[in-house]
Amino acid sequence: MPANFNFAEAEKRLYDWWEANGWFKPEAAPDDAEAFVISMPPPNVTGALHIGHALFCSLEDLMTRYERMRGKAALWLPGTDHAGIATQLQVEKALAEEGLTRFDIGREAFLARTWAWKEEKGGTIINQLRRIGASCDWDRLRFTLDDGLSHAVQEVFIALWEQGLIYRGPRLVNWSPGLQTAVSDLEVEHDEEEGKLYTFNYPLEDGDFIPVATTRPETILGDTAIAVNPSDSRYQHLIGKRALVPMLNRPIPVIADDYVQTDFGTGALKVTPAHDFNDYEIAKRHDLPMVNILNRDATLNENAGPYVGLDRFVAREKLWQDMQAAGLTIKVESRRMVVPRSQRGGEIVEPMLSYQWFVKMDAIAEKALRAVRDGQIKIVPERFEKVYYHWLENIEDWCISRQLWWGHRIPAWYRERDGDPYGEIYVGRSAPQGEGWIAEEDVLDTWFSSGLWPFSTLGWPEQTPDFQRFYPTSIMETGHDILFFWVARMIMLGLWFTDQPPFHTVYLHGLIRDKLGRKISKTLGNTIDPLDLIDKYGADPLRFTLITSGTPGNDVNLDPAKVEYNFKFVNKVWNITKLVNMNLDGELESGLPPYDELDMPARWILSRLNRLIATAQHLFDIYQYGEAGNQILAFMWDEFAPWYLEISKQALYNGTDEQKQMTRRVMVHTLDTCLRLLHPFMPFMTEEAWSYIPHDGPCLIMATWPQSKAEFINQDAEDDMQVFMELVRDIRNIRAEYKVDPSKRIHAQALPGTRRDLLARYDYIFARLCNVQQLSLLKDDAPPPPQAASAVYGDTTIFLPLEGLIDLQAERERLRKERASLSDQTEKLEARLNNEGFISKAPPAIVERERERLNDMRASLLQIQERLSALGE
RNA sequence: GGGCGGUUAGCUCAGUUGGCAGAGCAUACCCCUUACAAGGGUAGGGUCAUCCGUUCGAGCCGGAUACUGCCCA
Repeated sequence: MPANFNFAEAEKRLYDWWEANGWFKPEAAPDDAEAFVISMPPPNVTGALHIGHALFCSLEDLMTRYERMRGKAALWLPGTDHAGIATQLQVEKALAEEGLTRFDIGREAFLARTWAWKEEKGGTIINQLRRIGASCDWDRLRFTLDDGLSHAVQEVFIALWEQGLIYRGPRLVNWSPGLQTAVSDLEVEHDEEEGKLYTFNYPLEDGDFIPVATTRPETILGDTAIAVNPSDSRYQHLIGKRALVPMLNRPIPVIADDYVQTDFGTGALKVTPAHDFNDYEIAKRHDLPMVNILNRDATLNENAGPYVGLDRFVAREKLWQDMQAAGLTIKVESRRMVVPRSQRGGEIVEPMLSYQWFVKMDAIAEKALRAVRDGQIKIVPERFEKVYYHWLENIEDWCISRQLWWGHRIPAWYRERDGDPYGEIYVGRSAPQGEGWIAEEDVLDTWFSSGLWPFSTLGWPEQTPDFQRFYPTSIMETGHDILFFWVARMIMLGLWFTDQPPFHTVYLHGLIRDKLGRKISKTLGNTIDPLDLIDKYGADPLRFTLITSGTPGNDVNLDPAKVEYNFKFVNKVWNITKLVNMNLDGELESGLPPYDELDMPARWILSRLNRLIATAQHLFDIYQYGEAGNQILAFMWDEFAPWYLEISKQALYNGTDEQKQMTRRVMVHTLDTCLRLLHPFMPFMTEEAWSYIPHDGPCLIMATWPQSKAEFINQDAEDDMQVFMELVRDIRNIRAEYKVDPSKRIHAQALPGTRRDLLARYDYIFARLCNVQQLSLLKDDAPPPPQAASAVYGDTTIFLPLEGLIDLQAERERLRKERASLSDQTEKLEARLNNEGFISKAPPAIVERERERLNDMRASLLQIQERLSALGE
């Protein structure tokens, strides 16, 4: 067996081996196996793997491998998303380097380029997921623009149209001038920024003025009213008069509306319905005209009079200067204000009146609400259910049209009627008969197609065998940041079109941050490349770190030092395997020996092992994978390796054949179980290590998941082992404090108290673990050695006669310290046990345990007291 | 403005049926003992943000406060 796990070589080999054998496919399980299905949240097809992908990939692969080992037909269905805006941006950027825009080359050529881009970059992320160890069924790989999925999108659009749930209409939407498309509310971020508040005198027809403030002066050109609060005594006399839009002299009314806050700004509000969401609502209430002053690229249009053609920000300056010259301005103050920016490009988004396609959400959302309320769908962690409810209860119609080119084209055609170019609308699978129809140019929001993902990937709307077998899926694992964008929409569309919840559980993970808790960003320069980490340490440590560093729904502060630590854990497990492997001499009977043949250390480790399995199972059941991983690590590193394996060397090196066999079988069983538990976390090393110990079956990936067996839980063995662990630690501590050369073998004497037989039988433990070569058991009434340090556990004392090394003064100090801490604890315990309430109300097992602890402590205290007296205190 | 988190060792964080406060990194010391120096051993380090409550018992449950972050408007 190699000295180290050569991950660079093994990862590729094992992955290819698993895949070639079809173990990633649900067909590897028996035909009647229960299905377990995860639809992979499709990454952007042209993207590159970042640390967030590594997180979802680690978690989903863990879930998939775990369920596969539990005998389920596990299907993790992979795929990629065309990511309309993001991908189009990439291609437009490449074009810009050639000095071109998409409009220069036209729609057809642009799409050809985008497809070429997709072909070039499309494989990258998929191959990177393989490096993490993703055990997905690559034969079922899907892409949102595949024919099948496009067909599903078309069918859904047509169905919603026919059900009257899709409409085309004029509405105020968020407009991204750079992309020249509408974006949904969710795609706009609102951050507070330093800005300017402009205050000026709005001229009235009769020569009077009313002071008004705005953060966007250029919108003055689109004003259609001035609004004041009806109860505002300052302005009451102005209501009903007419104001004149500065520089344009367009007359507009002064109206009264409760929305206006008297204490904000000047208390008078200019109303620009075509470019402000609140003003839009006011205008609807008062039936005001809406004047759009912007072109699609955010230059001003013909409604802006002399400012036509200017960019929005240039126009802002120019108009203000002109108003200044006209004596209308009052002041400009800096002020913090909320600025809407595009989630993608970061540019400032403009509310703009335009014709878009919308989905009416009320009925669809209602179903989705009920599914979670009824418990048909569970969200982990639960607190996100509240967030989900709140969003769905206040949902607005969904703007699904985008003025992009890369995406699913809306299957609609227009024909002019009565002078309206959109007078007639046809929605269908192909162009309608007749003359004069013009195809809709817009494409659908990317999330419209991803909303169908759990079923469109399985062949829906066809009733394919896959759809029938694997739908609904099981768990939707994704980031909490796309709960609204994606999860809610999948639930809504899934319920609406398949009458079933698309999955029974939503598991939400957090965002990855750097070790200081800062957001990962290129500008901060704190990006963490998962591939670098994999190159350096292998995939297993990265996976284990990502899974164990966080809890569901919470952000993960990723510390590369932890990856390094877990790399050492991989090495540790490898070395454990090596020790086991090199002590396998010849044939080994499989399974465990009869229980009555097992010695105390064997019973102890099996008891601990079965507790571990039960704990891990419980943690898996409640989705606490991270804690499960930590527990497995702690068991292997802190119990199995330094205690059981060290003690086992006695039998392996010096034991009888029977003892050797017994120890080997326990050792192999324990390691085998640990490797199974660990496999979903670190598949590569565990698979490779497993091949070096006796095993059933061809591979660990298909091996069965361990079950805890209650008959192995043995409290007596654990209590006995506790004695040795405490005494060994004590003796090591004494040796370190007295600076005894670690290689020096010492002799010791014991007053064994009630543990004479136990100490006699397992005295070799002290030889193995703290270099106490010989332990003589004194008679109960024997006088203790004079020049000695002592280790105490209950009524058992071990004396280390360290001639010439013992400083009696120091030993007294050491014992006094121990006595102080012990008597402190004893007092607390006594108080507890003297408490009538505790005795009567606490569970008997707890009371009993506390009594035992108190007894042990009192015995220890007594020993220490006697020892101190002997030392002349 | 509303909602939801977080506050535990110097730093980053675990701690999910309430029952002896944990890990990694960092710090100090010792050791190349035949699985492992990518290791082993030992030690120091805590008013679990504050206050009130529930309970025999609270880091954990309830209520308030402070600071901090996120989401929604």
